[in-house]
Amino acid sequence: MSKQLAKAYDASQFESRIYDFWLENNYFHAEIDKSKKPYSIVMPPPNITGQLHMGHALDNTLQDILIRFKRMQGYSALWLPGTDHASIATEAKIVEAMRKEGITKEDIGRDGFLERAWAWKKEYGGRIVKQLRKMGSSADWERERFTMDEGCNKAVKEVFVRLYEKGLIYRGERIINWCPKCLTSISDAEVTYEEQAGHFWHLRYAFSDGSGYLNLATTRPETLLGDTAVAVNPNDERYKDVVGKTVILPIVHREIPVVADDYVEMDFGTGVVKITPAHDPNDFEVGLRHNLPVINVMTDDARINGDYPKYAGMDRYEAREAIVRDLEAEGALVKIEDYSHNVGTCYRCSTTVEPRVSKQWFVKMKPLAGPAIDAVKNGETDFIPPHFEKTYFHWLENIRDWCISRQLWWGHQIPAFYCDDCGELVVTKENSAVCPKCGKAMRQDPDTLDTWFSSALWPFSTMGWPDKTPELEYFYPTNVLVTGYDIIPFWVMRMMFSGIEHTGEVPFSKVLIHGLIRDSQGRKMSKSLGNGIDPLEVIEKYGADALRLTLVTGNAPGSDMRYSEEKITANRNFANKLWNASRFVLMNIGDREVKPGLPETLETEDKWIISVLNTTAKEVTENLDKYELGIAVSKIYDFIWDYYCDWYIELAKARLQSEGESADNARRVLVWVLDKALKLLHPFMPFITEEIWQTIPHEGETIMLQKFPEYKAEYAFDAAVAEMTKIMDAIKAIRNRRAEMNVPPSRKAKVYAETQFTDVFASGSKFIVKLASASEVEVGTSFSIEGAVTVVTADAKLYIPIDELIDKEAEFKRLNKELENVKKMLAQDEAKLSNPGFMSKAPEKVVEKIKAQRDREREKVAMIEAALAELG
RNA sequence: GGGAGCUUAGCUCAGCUGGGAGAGCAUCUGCCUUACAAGCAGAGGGUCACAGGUUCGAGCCCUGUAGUUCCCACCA
Repeated sequence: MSKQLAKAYDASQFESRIYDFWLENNYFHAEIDKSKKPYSIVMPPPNITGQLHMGHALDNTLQDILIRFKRMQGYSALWLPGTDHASIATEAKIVEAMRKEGITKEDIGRDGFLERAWAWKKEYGGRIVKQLRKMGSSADWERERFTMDEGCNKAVKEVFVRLYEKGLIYRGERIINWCPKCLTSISDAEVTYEEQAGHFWHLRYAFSDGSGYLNLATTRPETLLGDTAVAVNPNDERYKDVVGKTVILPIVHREIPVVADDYVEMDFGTGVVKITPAHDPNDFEVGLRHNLPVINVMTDDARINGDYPKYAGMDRYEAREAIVRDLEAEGALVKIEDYSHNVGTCYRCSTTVEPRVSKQWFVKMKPLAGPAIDAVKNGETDFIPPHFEKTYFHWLENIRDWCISRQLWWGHQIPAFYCDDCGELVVTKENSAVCPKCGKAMRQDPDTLDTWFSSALWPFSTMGWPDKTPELEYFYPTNVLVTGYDIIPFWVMRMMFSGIEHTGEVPFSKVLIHGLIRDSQGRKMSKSLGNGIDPLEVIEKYGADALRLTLVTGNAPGSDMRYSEEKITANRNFANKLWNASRFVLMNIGDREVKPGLPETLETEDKWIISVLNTTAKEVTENLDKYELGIAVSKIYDFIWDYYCDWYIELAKARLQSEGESADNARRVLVWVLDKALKLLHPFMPFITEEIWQTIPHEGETIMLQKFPEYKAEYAFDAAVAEMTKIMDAIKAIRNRRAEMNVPPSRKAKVYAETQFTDVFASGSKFIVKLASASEVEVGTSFSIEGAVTVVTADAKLYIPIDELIDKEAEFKRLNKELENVKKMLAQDEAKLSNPGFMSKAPEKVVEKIKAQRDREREKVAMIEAALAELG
């Protein structure tokens, strides 16, 4: 499969072709292979309504890197993909589409609606999956799942029935969060609080016995219709005598009691609170404690209901105005104040949530939360970074029962059946039930389950649970879950307690948390702001590899990241650099046969690059093992750009100019190192690495199944590294001086290298010639050169006689300045080494390092002083 | 009200268990050195927010302060 690389890097020319190649060969598929160790990640299922956004792009890039890395390390690496039915979001979308056609849900009925929903899913549900493929995601698509497929349905029913039988699922009349737009209950986690400007309406309620008024304030006067008490704090001296009295509710003119309850803060407002059990969660609790009636005043779309004809049909805000007017007319309105407070809104549609009493299904959380807390406390599951454990604990420790029923049709219908005759309730995995008491067919609960109920089972339902499948046995628990910090309460937490409860094991041992991708100004990307960046457009323009690199570079786990096009172009440029370096290698191979592996004879520069590569492989592996993906990739980036391209290729050019064994060897090393570098980079930039790898001499079908480079002692050449460092230091020092003096590279000059390391410099002089614009290099232990520019490295004093450029005075100044700097550092090191505290407490390694530093500095000082003396 | 994060070069951010501050972009200088101008070689630029403390040694650990962002919370 040898072919040519195009002249310029253009990702659009090959990314989809490469992806198809992988797909056709089934490389993503993970088999149960007892000879390999398993590694598994379940993909957070994107909503079928979703379009790929930067969040998905980041999330999937991280997972793909981990999976590709582990796959190359020889694990049977399963990345299990799928999609989520997203009940509210999908249903809203379909209802909206129907509205445009002039149809309502009720018009077509439940079955008709579900038919449409499935058709919609069939048409659009795969869209996001196709988009994920553009990212290069190496998920095992053969195992793709859907939260409402047969297997997941089975798991959902199983869990519902089990929890019900254990008493952990119950049905009850409680106050819940109700979204008047979505027309369904939502869970606490689905409520987002927003600071909103509002008012405080100060009202007065008259005592029934005519003994005056109670002043109180409310932010929601319309709920007054449902007041069934007013409350004061039992310790409040001001109101000691009024507890037990009754007041007349304005407008409604109902007589309601004054009760005493700790919930009331004495210091806030007047210390009197109106109690509306049907429309406020706290009031509901107060109502329970005092046995107050619950009066619902609203319909499900938050309009005043028929019990109050005067306001019936008005929505809550219209009713608020009308009631305030009437209160004023009645003399019950004392004053209005501006007030800003937190209002709960639906996280899907942002409508203000209406707390409402209704009959719903709940999961009892306390017994489930405990083990989930313990599992993280005792380290069975770790968060990365660890501080997110606090978020997790906070949620679980303060958790209330989970309202799981939704008044929607798209989702898992609750497996509970009622007898209309005798009211009997049966919970069963079967699709129908007959009343055990009266033998009549029973009616299934019309509600569906919270989307997150099925998501909570995702790590094991997708592997065949409740059956004991080989997949479950081999791949479960999974290794790591990758998700954003905003999803911890919705999903991570729920998977944790579900996994522990139903499988007896935590569902994953690591939770890798990432942040949000923000726009270049640091704002959240959102539809309403219109500041979202479409990853697909970025891919089209710059390639998925550049996008992937951007998403993992320079970002620590858990922190947000700003997106900017500059970052993308910088990373695209890196791809271009690698591309061209590879072209250089290929060009130098030409038609020649390049033997695989390393040559017998290695030059110093070969040993040097092999050694650096070896160290890089080691460090990268360590970083990846610690989930430090950003650090890992920057090391590969530096290796490829700085070491391989800027140094090794340049060093190798000297040998490539001639034919013969030396040139052949250089080609072999170039290819060998490039091959390893591509493998190191592959998890991060899968497309370009495959494309290049296929064109260079290689063994195997695909880079994605090659062994990830490992550290090997035989590749460590410390002496060669030390030697090359001396030469490279000299080259850098000369370049530096020449640049400072604005000497163009075309102006060559002889270099005299005065050094103890004559052998090293003798063999390295060809590099100094090539890379430091030297005409020739003379090496010796002592020179006396008049009128030369002098540069000093730790290992050599280098004279560059460029007559016309010598400015004795400037040279004198410069050398003196340098001398001063070195002396300063030397003084610091000497101080350390004569500090008894340092000598007795610092680790030996550090002491040795400082000593070596001191010795080098001493030599440098001596050389600079000598150079100054020569200058006169 | 509680909790968490952040504050490092002009900008965006790295900095792993404490042992001489880094990258990319931007700026400046010189280079078309036959892989790459999406490039090469250099340079400038930082009291690591502030104040204390621990330590032989602090960007890193502790305490406090300020600014900032986010999460949570029933102050009607």
